[in-house]
Amino acid sequence: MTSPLRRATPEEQFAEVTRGTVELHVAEELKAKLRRSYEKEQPLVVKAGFDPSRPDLHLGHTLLLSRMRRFQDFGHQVVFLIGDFTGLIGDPSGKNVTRPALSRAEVLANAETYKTQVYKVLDEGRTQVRFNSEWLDALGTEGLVRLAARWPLARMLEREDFKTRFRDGKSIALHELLYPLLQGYDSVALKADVELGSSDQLFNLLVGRTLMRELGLEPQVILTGPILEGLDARLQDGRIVGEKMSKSLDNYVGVSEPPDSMFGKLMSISDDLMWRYLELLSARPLAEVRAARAEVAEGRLHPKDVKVRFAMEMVERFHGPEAARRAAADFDARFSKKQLDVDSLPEFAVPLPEGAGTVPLVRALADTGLVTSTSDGRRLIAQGAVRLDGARVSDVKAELTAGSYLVQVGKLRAARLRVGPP
RNA sequence: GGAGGGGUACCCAAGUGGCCAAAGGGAGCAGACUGUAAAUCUGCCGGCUCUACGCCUUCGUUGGUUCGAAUCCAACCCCCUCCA
Repeated sequence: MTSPLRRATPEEQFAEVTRGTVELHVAEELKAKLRRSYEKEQPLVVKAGFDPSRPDLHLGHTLLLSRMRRFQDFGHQVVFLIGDFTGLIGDPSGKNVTRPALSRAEVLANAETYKTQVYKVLDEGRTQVRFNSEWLDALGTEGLVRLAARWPLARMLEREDFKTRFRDGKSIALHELLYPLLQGYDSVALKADVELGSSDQLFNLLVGRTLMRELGLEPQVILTGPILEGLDARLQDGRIVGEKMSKSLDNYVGVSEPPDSMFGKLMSISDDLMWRYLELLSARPLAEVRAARAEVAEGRLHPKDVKVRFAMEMVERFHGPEAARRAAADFDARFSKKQLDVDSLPEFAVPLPEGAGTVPLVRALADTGLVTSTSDGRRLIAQGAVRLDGARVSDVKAELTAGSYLVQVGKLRAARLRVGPP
């Protein structure tokens, strides 16, 4: 049996593994590493670090995971590094405020939930999970001081984020300055050949490369990928503009999200953003995506059909083909045909008030949580958002007699109410 | 340690004695439109026993001045910036 390391030539591996890369430091070194690995049948150590402060992986993270997977498929050793120690600091990257440090217990709990999600993309049997507390705990104060001694402040302030905060007189805590250094030390400890990251990680990754060289190790090659824009990104002046996908901005699709919600969120992106997502996330060849785009431009293909296909591909990746089919069908019924799945509606018992034959509709809505208060209910009725058994309610003071009702509030809230004696 | 600035509804942010349940923006919700949970337009966006110039709660906290306070005074708590 041939080793997986011999399945593809170094040249083929190089092409696959650098697909969609934003920056590569340094191409020649990577080629040399791949060649050597091929000749000696020695896997490369490929490292990617993950911040455990966000235990929910989203689609944005999968860009990185997919690249890891490609290395994996060529037989290289992938290290999924959980920054449990550096998580205590919280990478200041991207934010211009100091992040609160996580407690050790929080970090560990988050790391656990991470693991269960990663294997939707990575091959579990060939993934090495490591925690950087392993070596950073052992480093000790002396080691930390020695490490810090290798790095001038001016060089640390080259990092864009630090530079602007320093210039604007914003606070930078000392421990934040240590973050890139510690992340760099991870590469030293692992003797990484390659480190993957998103492009906003570039500075940290380069610190690792420099540290390795200074400590007499063969420096790691750095591959950075693009950052995925969030669901709310828009086309502006011919370019996709928007914040990156992130949990805190609530513009993300989580990998363990239910199929329906995943599908719906992907259907809600703008047509322009759809092309970007196809390019970055879809497993389909780029040529196919371009062809579809041309057809849409010529009016021969409906953008919705492209979007449905894409949304199904994503749901299938994380939930399987059956779930993808069902999500698409549900979406079509619910939004395109505006049908309600009457059977799966929640049911609420609404008691009639003592000695009364009727209960105010607003009361029933508020008590069942369909609206937040009776005032809210009144407003919604006035706006024509409330339907009883399919018919729009226009009277704010409507009363319900005993019986069973199908109630809808807007498009997304619906329930069955059973009104009866207490 | 010293000087200054600030804490307003989910978030940002106006308001500096009555016309303030409190401008504006964002988020959210609804309606219209749509292939869409997009875009756009419109409306709503503290609660209540509500067709109201009604009642209650709310502008960091606690007291006070006043017929009346988010707005004035006092004390306290918290945040930020500058200087050292």
